Amino acid sequence: MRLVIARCSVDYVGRLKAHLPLATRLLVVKSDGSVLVHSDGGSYKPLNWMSPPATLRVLSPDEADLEDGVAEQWTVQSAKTDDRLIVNLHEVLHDTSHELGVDPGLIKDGVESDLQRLLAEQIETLGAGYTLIRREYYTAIGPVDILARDSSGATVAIELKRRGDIDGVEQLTRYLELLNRDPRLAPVRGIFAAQQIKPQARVLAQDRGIDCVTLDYDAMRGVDDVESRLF
Amino acid sequence: MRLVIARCSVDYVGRLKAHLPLATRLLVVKSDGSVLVHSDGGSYKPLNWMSPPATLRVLSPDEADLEDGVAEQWTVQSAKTDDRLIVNLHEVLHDTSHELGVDPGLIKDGVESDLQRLLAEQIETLGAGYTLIRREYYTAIGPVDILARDSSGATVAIELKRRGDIDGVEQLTRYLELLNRDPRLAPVRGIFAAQQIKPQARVLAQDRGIDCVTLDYDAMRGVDDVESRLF
DNA sequence: AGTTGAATTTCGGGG
DNA sequence: CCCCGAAGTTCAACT
Repeated sequence: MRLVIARCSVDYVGRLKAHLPLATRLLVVKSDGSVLVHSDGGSYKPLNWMSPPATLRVLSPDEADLEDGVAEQWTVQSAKTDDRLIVNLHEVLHDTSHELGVDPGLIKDGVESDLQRLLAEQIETLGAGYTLIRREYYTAIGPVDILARDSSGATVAIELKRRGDIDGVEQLTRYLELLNRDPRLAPVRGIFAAQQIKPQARVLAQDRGIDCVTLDYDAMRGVDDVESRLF
Repeated sequence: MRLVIARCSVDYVGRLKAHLPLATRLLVVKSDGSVLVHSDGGSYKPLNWMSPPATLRVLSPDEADLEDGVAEQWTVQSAKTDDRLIVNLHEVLHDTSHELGVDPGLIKDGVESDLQRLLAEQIETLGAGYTLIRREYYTAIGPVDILARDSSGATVAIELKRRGDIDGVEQLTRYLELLNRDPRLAPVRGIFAAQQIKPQARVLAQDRGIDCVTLDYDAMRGVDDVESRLF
């Protein structure tokens, strides 16, 4: 990995065109040829970048560029697409290289699949007498997150989201439409379950007779922990 | 901006939990307190990070951490949420600071609004005799990208995307439902126009009687350029 | 400030 | 390999 601090301008040509005027920035060149252009602010997204695999070629600037004060020109060419990043370096303030090795990668906990597993294990969170039919119930238009039965024996389709948005309600509506054509399942009720549900999504769900349930992941994990400890 | 290369492990606690085992990585500390943790690979997204505004506190490791070889511990606390990033530095291989100043920011060309402008200017791309009614035709549920008339005088609602996905078809469907209630406009036909249309979106669109059109941005821009030069 | 929709999205999983 | 959906999405525009 190479770290360069330089006064530079940057042009990107590819899926769109973009330009960065002359300013001092951090350039990160990774060993797979990818390049990140960062300013001293904003969040994790670079101002501009080239995705790997890519190759960096260093060119001597032509006469016109020299007159503009360009000391060195980088052409970062994507290996797979014709995207190209051109960096005009006017002044290099720092330039170091470092051996990092391969990274073991990130371990996550608390994503949607965890939520789904927990809700399937603790299906009675939705009400007494609920029983699980199965997770990832496959239909022609995609898998229903959880299919269950309520205490009266009626089928319930559950759509699970971390953040409940209008799209999720649309998705569940399509599933319900399809499931209700199956006489072995019909009538199928819908439950929209999420850690947080947007007001608009809630209104749309109610309008379509879909119940909304907000889930407390920490509490569910807590129950899970207790169960793990006890048994 | 501070650049640190260190052998470190990282833990994130916030909207989810995540852990990075001990390895050598780049740590970027920006002046707004945000921190990026990058490996020497992958694309522009860091392995982990803290969004600004945030504050970095350096702690002396406790006894247990010292035994594990932790030389220094960083706690990066988000100012707005209770998200927290903890970096255990075992060995610092590089540590420099740099003054970058404020960045003038990125200038883009070729995003959806450009496509919309081009299609509105070249509405006959959709067929001979098409005329523009207006761009951004406002309705109660949001603006229709383009409203036009075909050669027979019938109203056409056009939804424009760079990448045509199922969501766009749903969106256009909602617009059509609403527009067709207006007797001055009805009957309104739908066209789903995008640079690329996903097969599933195409099927759904056809099922609902919506025409699909793929757009060639470069060609449209070319026509635009020629027109600009001629007139 | 909250909401909505796009993104050079990136990333991961499943067929 | 492509396709699809989730993301600590981020980002910008608009209400």
